Amino acid sequence: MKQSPSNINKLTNFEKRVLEKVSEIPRGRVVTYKILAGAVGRPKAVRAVGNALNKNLSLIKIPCQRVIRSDGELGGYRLGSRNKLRLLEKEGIKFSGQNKVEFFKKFIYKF
DNA sequence: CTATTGACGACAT
DNA sequence: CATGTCGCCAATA
Repeated sequence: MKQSPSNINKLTNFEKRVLEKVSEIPRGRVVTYKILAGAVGRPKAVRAVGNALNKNLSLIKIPCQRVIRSDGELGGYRLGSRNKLRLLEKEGIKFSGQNKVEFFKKFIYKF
């Protein structure tokens, strides 16, 4: 069998570590890209972490919608931030009123 | 090796 | 609050 050369998702070590960590986040909880970066031992590789999540083709299995920005914004999502929002709402995280950063604090998951 | 690309963050304006 | 800028970093071309 010819296994498509550059098709199959080949994840680097770093990317795997990131996705693996994300899998630990429980339903209804979130972490920031920054926290995640620190959790994989690369506290400054925040942007790289985001790029890694972008390679998550198993959105069903890996809940990367639970990774948001430090400024309280949702951040990106492969299938559109609109979907990200919905998924989070389904988990009981529906933004209401006040300061965004403050709001999300009560949902932050500690690795 | 160099340049570019981003689901980011912190800070200045 | 809305931009812009700069720093960071892994992956890619």
